[in-house]
Amino acid sequence: MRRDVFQAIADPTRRAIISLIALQAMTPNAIALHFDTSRQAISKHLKILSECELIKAKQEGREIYYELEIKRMKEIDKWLEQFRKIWENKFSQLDDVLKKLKQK
Amino acid sequence: MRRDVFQAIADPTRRAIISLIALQAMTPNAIALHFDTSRQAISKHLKILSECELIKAKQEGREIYYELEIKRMKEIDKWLEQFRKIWENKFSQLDDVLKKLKQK
DNA sequence: CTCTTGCGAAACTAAAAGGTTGCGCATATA
DNA sequence: TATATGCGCAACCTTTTAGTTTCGCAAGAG
Repeated sequence: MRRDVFQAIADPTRRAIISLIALQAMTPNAIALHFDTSRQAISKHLKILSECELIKAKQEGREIYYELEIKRMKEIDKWLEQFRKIWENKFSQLDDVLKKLKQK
Repeated sequence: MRRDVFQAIADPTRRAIISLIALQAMTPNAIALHFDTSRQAISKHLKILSECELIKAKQEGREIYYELEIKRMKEIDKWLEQFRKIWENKFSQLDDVLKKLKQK
């Protein structure tokens, strides 16, 4: 079963969950209230996110709080790095063009 | 059919295609040579990437060159922005801790 | 102890993903 | 003109995904 960060963030619900718990850790029930699906469906998403280590569970009595593991998000950032170089380069080329236009 | 940038980069083959043509525009056949699948399978990936406007086709005779549309990659970067704030913040908090430790 | 609540796990279903083969068409080459 | 090449598209198959319903268990509340 393929299970990586990119596949994890492919689903819009999972992206929303990530954004939601980025602010504060939440229980599955609390998270599910924000969506139009069942608590079990959310639990499945949480399981996938856990397997990718994008989130971490913290048991508190019978409640389980899930919080974001920010470090995994950096993997995406790392992959983007190669393209950031390209678009920054294109911008600097555009800057050059604009500078030359102003000089005329 | 769901079709957005995040779903597009979920597949490892598509990520590899993106990295490949980031350097220079390539034809489907040339791209397929880099992978262990058929030309048609690559064409399917190219179609998905096109629909997400992550790549752009340029016809040249009977050959079609696909090139990266770097601007769409920025959407991912934009989404990451919210988390970048968090991890930079955590780093700065860590910095504070380290500074205080040094002061002792 | 009994009932409620919060949760994960299993079994099932519909839809989507990712691959294959086969086809037709346009362009290049002999 | 005949043949080879580059490509997209459609049909088909298999596996994965995302959801549902049902269940069982552990932790609080009465």
